[in-house]
Amino acid sequence: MGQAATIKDVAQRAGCGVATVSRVLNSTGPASEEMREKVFAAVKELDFHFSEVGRSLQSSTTRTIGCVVPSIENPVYADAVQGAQEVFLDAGYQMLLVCTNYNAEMETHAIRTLIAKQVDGIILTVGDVHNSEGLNLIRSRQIPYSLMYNTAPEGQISWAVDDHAAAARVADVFYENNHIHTGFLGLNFFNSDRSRQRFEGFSERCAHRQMALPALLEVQEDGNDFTPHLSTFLKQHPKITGIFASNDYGALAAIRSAHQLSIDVPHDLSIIGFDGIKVGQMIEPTLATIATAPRALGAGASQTILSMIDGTKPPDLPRKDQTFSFRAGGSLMPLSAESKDDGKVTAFPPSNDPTHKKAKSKRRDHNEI
Amino acid sequence: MGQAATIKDVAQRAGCGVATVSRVLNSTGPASEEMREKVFAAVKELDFHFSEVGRSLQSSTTRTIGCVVPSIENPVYADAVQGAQEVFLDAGYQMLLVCTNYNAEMETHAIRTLIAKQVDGIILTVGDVHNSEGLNLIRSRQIPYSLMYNTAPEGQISWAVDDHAAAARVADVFYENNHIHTGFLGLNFFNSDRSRQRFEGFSERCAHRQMALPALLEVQEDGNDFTPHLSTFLKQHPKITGIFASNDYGALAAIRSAHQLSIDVPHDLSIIGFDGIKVGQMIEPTLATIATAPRALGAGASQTILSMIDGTKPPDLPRKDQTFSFRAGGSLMPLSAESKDDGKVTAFPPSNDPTHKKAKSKRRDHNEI
DNA sequence: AAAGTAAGTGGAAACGTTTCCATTGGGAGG
DNA sequence: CCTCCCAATGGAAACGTTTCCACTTACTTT
Repeated sequence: MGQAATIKDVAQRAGCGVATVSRVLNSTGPASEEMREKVFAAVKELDFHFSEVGRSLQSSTTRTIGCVVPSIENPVYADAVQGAQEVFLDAGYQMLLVCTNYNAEMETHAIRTLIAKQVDGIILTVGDVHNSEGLNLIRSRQIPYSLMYNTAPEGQISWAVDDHAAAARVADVFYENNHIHTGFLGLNFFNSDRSRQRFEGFSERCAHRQMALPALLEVQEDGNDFTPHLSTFLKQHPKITGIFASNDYGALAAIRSAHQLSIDVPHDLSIIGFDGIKVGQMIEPTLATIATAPRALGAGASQTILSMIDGTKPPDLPRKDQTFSFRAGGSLMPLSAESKDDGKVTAFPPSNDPTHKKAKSKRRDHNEI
Repeated sequence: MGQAATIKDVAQRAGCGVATVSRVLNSTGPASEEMREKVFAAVKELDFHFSEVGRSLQSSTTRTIGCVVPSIENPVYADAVQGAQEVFLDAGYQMLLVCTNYNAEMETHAIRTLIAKQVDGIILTVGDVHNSEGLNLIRSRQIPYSLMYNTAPEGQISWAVDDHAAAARVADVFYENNHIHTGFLGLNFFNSDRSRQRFEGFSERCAHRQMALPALLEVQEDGNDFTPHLSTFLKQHPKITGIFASNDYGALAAIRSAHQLSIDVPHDLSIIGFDGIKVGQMIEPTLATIATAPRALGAGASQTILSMIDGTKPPDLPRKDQTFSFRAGGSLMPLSAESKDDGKVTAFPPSNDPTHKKAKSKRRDHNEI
């Protein structure tokens, strides 16, 4: 058994032409019972399996879908990818996965290669939906595609969360809890239009509510040495009592950093995340966040692509206001009234919460670090 | 621009044969400067790119690697996959990803399809390394492969954690902290040889230490309604003071469930996980766990495969005892001495720890739920 | 000046399929 | 008995590459 058997080997062994083998194995076209048996016997003996490469060349279809996301270290994308993958697998497609690490160049290159490999469709989250070379390539080639998590302009299909509205909702929540001075923690701010959209929606609603405009803390890394940044940021903006993180991962990092800085969450600082990853509900305090449905988005995007391929009716996109919901959590606490009216926060806010247990909690305008 | 241009179109436009175009574009073989220019001009005008399918058929190489893992919802695999993917991408390979959901049938089917697609190599984590149909297929076809996270038998390359030794280490840690009666939380116990290996290593060391044999709580699901199981389990085994979870995800779920059952971690129950996922360090209490290096494993496995493909010297596998380390964390607390010696745990262990703050914490042999 | 060599080029085979088309043979209907 | 039709079959083209080989042409070498 050196090389894998080809259809020719089967034909030879069964004593017929390759055309007959093809017909028998694909049940396309007639064949005598006798011939069928001989073919099947030969297949079994040789352990023959079709070469998908040969098939692809002939049919110009690969039963392969491309998937381009920034990173699957973020559980949101991991879940979306897995959701998509399951749908594709069920439909007999496999998935080429590329993680771009928020790098535009890699994004373009990956998409170019996917096209060269003749994928039947592409599902992707790009860095900037208005300025993506790869996306243009896809569109000009008329390859079925669906965006994921990118709020798309007119005429482009996208399974996305309404970032703008969701972020506005966060502003509302802060407002209702008397947090007037807020900060926005933007992860990969310059490489992610989601991050920017969320900042925009948040800022606008803050303005509309007559709250202070949110201060922006922009972070590139995955928050390894994130603590000093947070420390500096909070010193520069001592009035801040609430932080909106552009994703849950950042929110968790912020909670941890706050902890290291002896800032108590939620008592000294409230934090709201975005995405609704599972672990957010497993930790203490639980994470207040915008809950989304990554698996469903991924699955929806794949179904859209499948329907484009076989021409069936695509699934309806979800209603924009149903793409997210606010999920309460222990990381958010109402600010006591007296510190609200004048917009000032006392240096040591009185702890009237019985669940607040850390005596050592200090306000951050202390000069630790 | 209906169909994509082929090498023939380029040849025609440049006024030469396809062979010349191929030579020019691949810089293989001679060509006059004049011809070269004409070819490049044609390529630009037609926006020509090679079809990888045609190439693959001819070269019987696809520049594609298969990757089969149980699930990327578990950050360990997500990280490993991403680490692998980066290495492959750098080397000019793309990666077909399949998640099997711990399903043996899917595993086999996926591998079969990958082989049919003629991937140049496969990187995989199988459910049972001693009994994997897919793995046998791969080996009989002599396709370059590397296992990941599976402790492999003789002669099979695997980038894995030494589950057995690591689990033994956990037993030691429990022993050193006076936890004699322990439980093992096995996730996907029947579909994951990792889970079983860890149980085995743990049990053996417990026996060797003259500790009680660990009670086994086996869970299939991802811990959605995991709380009742834990409740029942702890009632059945009231002496248990420490639980070893087969992975961090399960450990987090256990902490959460314990919390819901008003069992305080670590005061009433110590928990140790396995894997060392990031969020384990972000939560409070931090998770005591066996730390592993998923990215490094993934990257190593890919490098092994690449070296098999191009015949270079493969990277050394890590020394077995360096594949893991115990990471202390707040979820583990020494058991007070008096409850240790007779092997009995008092119903209400005295709280002499000043950091223990929950007055409402009750021992589980109360009949809540 | 004859012969040998090297560069430049294109035709065609090969990779593994599917599918169109032509060929066979047998049975039914006239 | 002759046609006609249909089932069964195989040959060959096509899909897009790469590469072997053969063929020019022009230039060196004796």
